[in-house]
Amino acid sequence: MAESVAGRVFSVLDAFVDAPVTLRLTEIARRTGLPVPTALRMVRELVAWGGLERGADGSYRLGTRIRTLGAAAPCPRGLLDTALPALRALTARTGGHADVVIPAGGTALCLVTGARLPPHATAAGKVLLAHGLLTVPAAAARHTPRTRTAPGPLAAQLARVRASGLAEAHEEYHLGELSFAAPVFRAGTLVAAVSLTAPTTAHSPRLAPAVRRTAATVSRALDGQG
Amino acid sequence: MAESVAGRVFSVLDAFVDAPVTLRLTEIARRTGLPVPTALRMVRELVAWGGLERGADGSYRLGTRIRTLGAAAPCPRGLLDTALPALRALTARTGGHADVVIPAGGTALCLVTGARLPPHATAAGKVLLAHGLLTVPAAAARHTPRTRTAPGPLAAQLARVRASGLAEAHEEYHLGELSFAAPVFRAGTLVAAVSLTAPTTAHSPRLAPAVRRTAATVSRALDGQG
DNA sequence: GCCCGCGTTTTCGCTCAGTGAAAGCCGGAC
DNA sequence: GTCCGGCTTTCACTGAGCGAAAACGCGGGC
Repeated sequence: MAESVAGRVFSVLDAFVDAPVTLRLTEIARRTGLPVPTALRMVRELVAWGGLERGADGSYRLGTRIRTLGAAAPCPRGLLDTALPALRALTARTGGHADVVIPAGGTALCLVTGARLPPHATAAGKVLLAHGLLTVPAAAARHTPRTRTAPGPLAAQLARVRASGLAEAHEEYHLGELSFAAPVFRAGTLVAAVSLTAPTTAHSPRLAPAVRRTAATVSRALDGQG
Repeated sequence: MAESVAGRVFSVLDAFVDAPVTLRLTEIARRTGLPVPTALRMVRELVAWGGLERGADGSYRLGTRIRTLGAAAPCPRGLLDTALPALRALTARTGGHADVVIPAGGTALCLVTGARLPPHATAAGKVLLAHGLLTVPAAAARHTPRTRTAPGPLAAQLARVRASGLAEAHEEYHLGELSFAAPVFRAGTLVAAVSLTAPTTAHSPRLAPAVRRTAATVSRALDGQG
């Protein structure tokens, strides 16, 4: 991938995913494996364009141009718009927090709240993992005593998720919180997950089918709009 | 700008701003001024990276990688996270739609909805204009009979916005809709605007102070977190 | 003051990645 | 069948990009 000018530019941008918000030139060179002068040239072009910004201290951060483009990217915007009514209905019916979640930068990104979730410890993350849209992080963090980090049981659970079309997580991310998630398809391929988070005191047998139905509704709406 | 490989890549991406969601190769070449084979090569590299996606019909759209990066862009993400509670409270109290708006790509970008607003016809846009974060577009479009397009009155209004710390727009963008906006500062410099949009039937005297208070709350929250 | 070390920036000659006109290909209209 | 428009491939030329090395700038130790 790094064997063309374009590839080098991309790798510089990629260096900012899963990284501190600001990076110094040397750090960018290290992360991309590029020689420092080369990294400098890439970075300069990016700054001139607006894809990167240079801080007062000389460090670099992602710039407004990237943000503009990200906001113009159609799929998730359309996805959120399409999903919102169904999500609101789900919230109203269950009282939990409903969200639609996509893979982004190695983590699960909630489109409504903008939060990033650890894939292995949340229901939505497990849906995305189960279908290969995310991969289990090398060091899967243990967020609570109930977080599953061992590869074996996790893989078995993912197989069940694939088979059943439903994922759940009981206090694996935050204590006192459970979540359900179901896959959303566009034109037959998985693009996101609908997730519902609620206190563990909620009556869970009623939640799972509701999440599944909502995900199906969103999928149908996506296909309906071409 | 188009005189380097990187510049060409960027111009391809820029072609998708203010454009239909999908573009065909020929259209990209036309918009960028690139020869078709060159455009094809750029586009292919972008697709390989994930910055563009190719639709079933052969057309191109912005891809997930761009979205990932946009979500990783630090300032607005943090901004949105910090502002959300206050925005929700504002919505709850007034019934209107509350948003936080930043300058991006020459227009006002709503972080919650992702919508782009014309600077001169919306309250949030006027706040950003008044403080020089945006400039009045060369051809200021007239969206409704009440849109102000004449430079003189507009400049006077911007001066008032600066002085009062509050902007408003009455049916200047959409009929039946009014909006208020107030500036958000981080470390003393203006970074965004809080805006509230409501039907003209809303009781406006109560809205303006609420917007002002919300903006102040967000500013304080931003400064509190370093 | 001086020197050292680290990060950043500039220089410069080589070379191969990128270029784009032209030709080929495919599919749809007539 | 022929034409036409858009997409893709070919190919020989060339200058944009490369990166080792050198220069610069700055803080910190002494």
